[in-house]
Amino acid sequence: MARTKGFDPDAAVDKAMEVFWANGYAGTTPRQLGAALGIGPGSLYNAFTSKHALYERALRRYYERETVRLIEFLDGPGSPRARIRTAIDLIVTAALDDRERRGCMAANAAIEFTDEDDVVHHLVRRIFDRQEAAFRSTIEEGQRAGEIDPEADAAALAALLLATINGIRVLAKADPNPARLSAMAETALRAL
Amino acid sequence: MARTKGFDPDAAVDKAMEVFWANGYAGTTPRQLGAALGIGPGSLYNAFTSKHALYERALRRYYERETVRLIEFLDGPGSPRARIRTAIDLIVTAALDDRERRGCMAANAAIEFTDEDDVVHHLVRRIFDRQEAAFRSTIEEGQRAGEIDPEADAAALAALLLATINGIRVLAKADPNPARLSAMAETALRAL
DNA sequence: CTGATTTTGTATCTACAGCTCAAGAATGGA
DNA sequence: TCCATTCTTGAGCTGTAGATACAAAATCAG
Repeated sequence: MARTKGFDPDAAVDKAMEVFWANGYAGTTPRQLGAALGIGPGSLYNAFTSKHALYERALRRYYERETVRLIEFLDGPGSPRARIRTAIDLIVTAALDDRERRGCMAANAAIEFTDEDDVVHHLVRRIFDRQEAAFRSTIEEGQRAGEIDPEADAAALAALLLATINGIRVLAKADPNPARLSAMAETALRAL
Repeated sequence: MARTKGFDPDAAVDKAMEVFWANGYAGTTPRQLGAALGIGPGSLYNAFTSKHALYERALRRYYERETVRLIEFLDGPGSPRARIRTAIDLIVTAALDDRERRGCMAANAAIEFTDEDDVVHHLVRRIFDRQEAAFRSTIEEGQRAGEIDPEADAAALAALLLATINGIRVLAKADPNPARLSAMAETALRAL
């Protein structure tokens, strides 16, 4: 009854996420997006309404892909302490392997947008809140398991880990120094 | 022998720093700069060559004003441990009082620019390196004074503090939650 | 096949970013 | 006072961002 799309919108959002992640919102033009998704402006705007709307979808996709991956890993099997260590190590490794220096898309969004942009602002908060909550529940699990001091303030420790991973990702942009980044991770873990 | 400038270029760089700090590089237009400095485009370009060149000067000014202030405070009188605590507290307070949500201009620059921009990249690295070095030497002083465990890795602790203050500033952009930010600061200090 | 409907590609629009330029206005030395 | 020089004003240039218009093309129910 009607012509079907010549591309997969879902896969297109993935590609858009990569472009926005690497170049930021202001640093990405509709032409770049069109080139990356392999479609013209007609299709782009017909499918996604506006550059900003596509960015929102890309950031949501980032949450679903990257953040949820971290959360599920922390909620996974094994010793709580070891899970936290591995999660932090994965972030350090990702920062070092990140040849394009994309950093964390949520942190990038936090810096590029003001809180006047409600949609982006709430998405960013959600990403940070979920990460912190995942750290916290894993820490509490570790406390129940006797791996982490039960007297410690789990919320405060989770906040420190959240700050540390964001600090690591920001600093890695300017200077991806393995020794320094590892030291940050190692020392934060020692606080547990 | 020649007409003198109708404005103070040095004061103009200060104002430009404020505008870039609050809006980012891409988010700042020559018209905004002209309005903030009270000069027309002719004077602007006559005095500062290009938007990018003015940004470089603004970022240098940020280093001279903000970073040097932190370093001098850490190098100042009083107990090393107390100096570090106060320095971190000042950063938390500044993040909470920052109604415009400007964050740290160096972190903003690290995220907005890639390392292809050599001048900005080196300025940002210098800011981070100097901050870390100041933390480190204060920690070492604290170790000599017996306030901090002499067996601890001063470089690693300094790296953690650097990551923490950057994490605090990034997270404060999305959610300036006093309890959370204080918890980050407090917990990082406990690692000393 | 037909036709109602949606998608696509090309051309193009408006607005503004980033910058330049020409003409006039200050300046201080001679 | 005149002059060489530098600064200011503001119109306006070039290029592109972000988006739209619209005709042609594809789809599938009947």
